[in-house]
Amino acid sequence: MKTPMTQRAKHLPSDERRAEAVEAVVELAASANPEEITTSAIAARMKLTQGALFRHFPTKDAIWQGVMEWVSERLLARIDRLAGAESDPLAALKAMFLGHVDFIAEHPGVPRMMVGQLQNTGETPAKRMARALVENYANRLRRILSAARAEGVLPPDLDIDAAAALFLGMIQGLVMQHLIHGDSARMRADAPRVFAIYRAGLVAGATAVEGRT
Amino acid sequence: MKTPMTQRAKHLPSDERRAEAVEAVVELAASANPEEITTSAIAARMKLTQGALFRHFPTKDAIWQGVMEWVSERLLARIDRLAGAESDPLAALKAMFLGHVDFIAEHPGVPRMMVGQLQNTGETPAKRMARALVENYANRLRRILSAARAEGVLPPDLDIDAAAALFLGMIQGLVMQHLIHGDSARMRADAPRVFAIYRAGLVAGATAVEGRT
DNA sequence: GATAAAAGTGAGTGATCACTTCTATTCATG
DNA sequence: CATGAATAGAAGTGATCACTCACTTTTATC
Repeated sequence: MKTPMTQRAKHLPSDERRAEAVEAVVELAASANPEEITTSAIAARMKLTQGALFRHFPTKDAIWQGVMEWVSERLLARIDRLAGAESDPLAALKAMFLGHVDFIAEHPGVPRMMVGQLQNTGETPAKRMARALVENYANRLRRILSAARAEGVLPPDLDIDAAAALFLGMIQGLVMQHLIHGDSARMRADAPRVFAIYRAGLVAGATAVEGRT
Repeated sequence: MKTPMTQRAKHLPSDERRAEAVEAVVELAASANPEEITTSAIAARMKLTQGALFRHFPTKDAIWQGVMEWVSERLLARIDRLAGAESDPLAALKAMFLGHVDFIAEHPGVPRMMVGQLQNTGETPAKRMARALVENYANRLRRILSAARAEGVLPPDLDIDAAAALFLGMIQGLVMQHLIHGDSARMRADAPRVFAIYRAGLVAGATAVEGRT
């Protein structure tokens, strides 16, 4: 009678193992503080020993860098696809926003990891990657907002940078609520309501309100 | 000639040492990832040995709890004072917002610590404290927003919860920009511009915009 | 099917962490 | 000014971390 030994892991090419590791991290971050995601935990989820992990990544930060690339590619591809499908710029913004919220609901670890990276003090490649994602995202927002202003859909005095910052803030605000309540259905439900106020602020224009207060 | 030995720390009552420790953490968080703030680092900044720290706190999380109380008291007191000084609800909101941004500019470690606590998985007293702060803050926002709606300053169909969430999101968005650029002067400058869009969104009302898009 | 490269194992390594313990110093109180 | 309690210092402790290494197993290639 053989003892049911823990099976030895199958040999896989390094590319595939790296992809596995990145996905393991994304999944782990859904329920764990990113700082607590140890190389042992990653390896365990991959059903690998910890040492084997370092055959495919030179350092732990290289894993994080891979994760940030994963997030970047997926998120930007999604919002580009959604925004591209809309002709009206405001509809494109809304589609981007709701798509982003969906992405977070599908991968709840993502904002946690992003914040975790941005919090880091050193200048690691992973942090650079995270910052680049935010920059790329903001550029896309500014492009759409500028186009909308040029089309006359948004008022000529609209503060593009402030509008882009507020868009990102909306996401952050929903993420924080999500962190506190842990309810992604609620986040999805809140998203359109928050966006409605944002859109109203965009179309109203600054001068229209200055006189009011 | 005496060697300049490191001076022995003065004996202080536990209350004062605890206050010192909390302030040391707040200062350290201004330039360090909260996860990297070790008890040794705290003690070093207090010019104390690490062991001495545990004479005044039973555990490290107790220190964090003290820090979160410090933040709670200071921040809520400030926004209450600022909001109370305004008769117009919209002016009160703006004063709260700019006061909050000032608070963050004065204590850049605060949002980092808050996020760090909310990221934690376990149910520590410090995390409860952080969550309580957010709840209290949101309650104050809802109260002011409701009052404004009742006064007719804001439209009757305004979504109070969404407006409160967006307010918190504005702060988060500025914090993220601050994390990325590390420029608190810029954050202070951006704050009123972002708030202008927010205010426009509030006063416009939902129905006024539905038809536009 | 021999062989070498690639991938996995398992047992380390040193560094660092929160926390403890024992001793030394300070300080308030009589 | 003696004394005891409070506080600080110094040197631990065990746990955990990222990372290494010698060795074994698998896999691709001729």
